[in-house]
Amino acid sequence: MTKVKIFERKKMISEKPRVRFAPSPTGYLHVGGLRTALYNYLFAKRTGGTFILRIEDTDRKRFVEGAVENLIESLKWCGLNFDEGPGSVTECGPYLQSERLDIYKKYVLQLVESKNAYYCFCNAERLEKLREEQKGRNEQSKYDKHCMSLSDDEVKTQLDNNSPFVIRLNVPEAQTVKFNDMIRGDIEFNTAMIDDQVLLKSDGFPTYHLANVVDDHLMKITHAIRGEEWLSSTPKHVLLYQYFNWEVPLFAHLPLLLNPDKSKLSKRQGDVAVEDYKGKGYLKEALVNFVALLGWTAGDDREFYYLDELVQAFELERVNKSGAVFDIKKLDWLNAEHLRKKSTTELAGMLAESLSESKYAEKSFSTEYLSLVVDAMRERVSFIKEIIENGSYFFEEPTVYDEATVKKRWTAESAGLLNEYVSELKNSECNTKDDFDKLLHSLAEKLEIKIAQIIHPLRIAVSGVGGGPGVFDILYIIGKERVIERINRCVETLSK
RNA sequence: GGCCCCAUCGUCUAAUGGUUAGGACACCGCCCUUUCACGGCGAUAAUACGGGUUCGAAUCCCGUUGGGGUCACCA
Repeated sequence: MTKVKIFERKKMISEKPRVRFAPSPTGYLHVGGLRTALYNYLFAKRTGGTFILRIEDTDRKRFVEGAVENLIESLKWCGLNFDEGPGSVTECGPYLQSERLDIYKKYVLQLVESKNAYYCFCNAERLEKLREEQKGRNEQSKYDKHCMSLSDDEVKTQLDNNSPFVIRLNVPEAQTVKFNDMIRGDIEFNTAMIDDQVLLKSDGFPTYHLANVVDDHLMKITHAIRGEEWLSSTPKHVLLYQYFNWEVPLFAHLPLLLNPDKSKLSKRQGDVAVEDYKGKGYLKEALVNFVALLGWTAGDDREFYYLDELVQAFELERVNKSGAVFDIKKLDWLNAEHLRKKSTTELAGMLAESLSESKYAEKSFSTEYLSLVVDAMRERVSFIKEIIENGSYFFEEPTVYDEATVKKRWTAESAGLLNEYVSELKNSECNTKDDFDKLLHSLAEKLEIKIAQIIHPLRIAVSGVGGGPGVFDILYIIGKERVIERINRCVETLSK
């Protein structure tokens, strides 16, 4: 026995790390889950290890149609491809726990055999009553091991009668369970505080605790990297490893992602699903970059990373202990940063897609046109859709003119000056941005006015608003004919 | 409430006994500029509190306070 253990330990150390992201399929990928998945992925890729996706679907009451597919899709969208997982055919599979029921049964029976687990036939009423009594006495609610004293014959009779049962972990009375956490160091619990956890439910499904330990062992997981919410149930898992006589993996409990009020990040206080952020127009690069920085830094001042760069820099040892507030403002900033680094071609494609979902869906714009728009607008937005929102004049003629801007920039001479410019335009080629520029400058010189006197009204006329790209960029992009139309319309409207 | 974890600017964080406690986001101001941005420069802003240990503590120890997690036949 001892020999085997030593052999296993040696083998494990020499082997490459095997880590898993083990979500329950609730219907979507939570950003906290994304962070856990990401750290697992980064650690695996950094160390040349294996990243495994295991679906913890042992709660039939919580079954959600399509949840697994959705989860995988979100993971893929973020670029986190797993090496092993649903669909993989390996000696460690299948990777859906609901397909591994026989395995858990086999192992839990082993525990019953060794008296480390026992059958329990108590019904819900008795348990509830027990809990209430304990609560009344201000005690911790814990199962009273009532069924542990059942004789083998009594158990057999109950089983023969098809009585519903669960199998419980036999937790020792008062013993210290110690384990080391890679992030938090040594942690110990007293078993007096630990309940005789149900391992196998009456529907034949395992609970998380059993399935998790059995699978981590069978799938040769070397590092269990998971959220801090699992910290308090870790002693149960350690106990299970001891009872099975299996080597305990290394644990790393990640700090939680928090709401602005510091509670655990939840749906109630904003978006938590990866698909929500995708839907709002966040780039996967930005989301991944941002989430990576929630609880980890390389130790330098760098904040901009692509996924492959994170792989190069990531160290599990540098993960923080304390929870991190999910600060949307910083995400927005990173989104803008990533947006600006993208090629014009890619952004034009994204703009076309965004346009097809907008009120301009019926209109069509050439790639060349959209490329010009993108380059004019990219420094001014954090999201692609903002190009449409803030630059509507690239997609339709302005019909209203921003009141504050008009008040500030439109004077009695404006209409006349714009008319002069129209005349000049009609007699010119204006094939480049520079042509528009030169024409305006020479006009200003001729009329002996400051260029600002005409440039501001011109902006109002072609865009309807006070801000945006350089006027000559706008003029060039929308073209001479439309510039003339817009000036005429504006002059007419504002002269009333 | 029991148990466990955590504690540096509003937020994310750096500083592994010796720093004017650094950076980033946000906010504000200035510069650049025909606008809005981008960019540049600058300002405000933190070691929760109290005890130790030490020549010296954000850093080590203890306590207090605060926050969080967890106490299911959910994960």
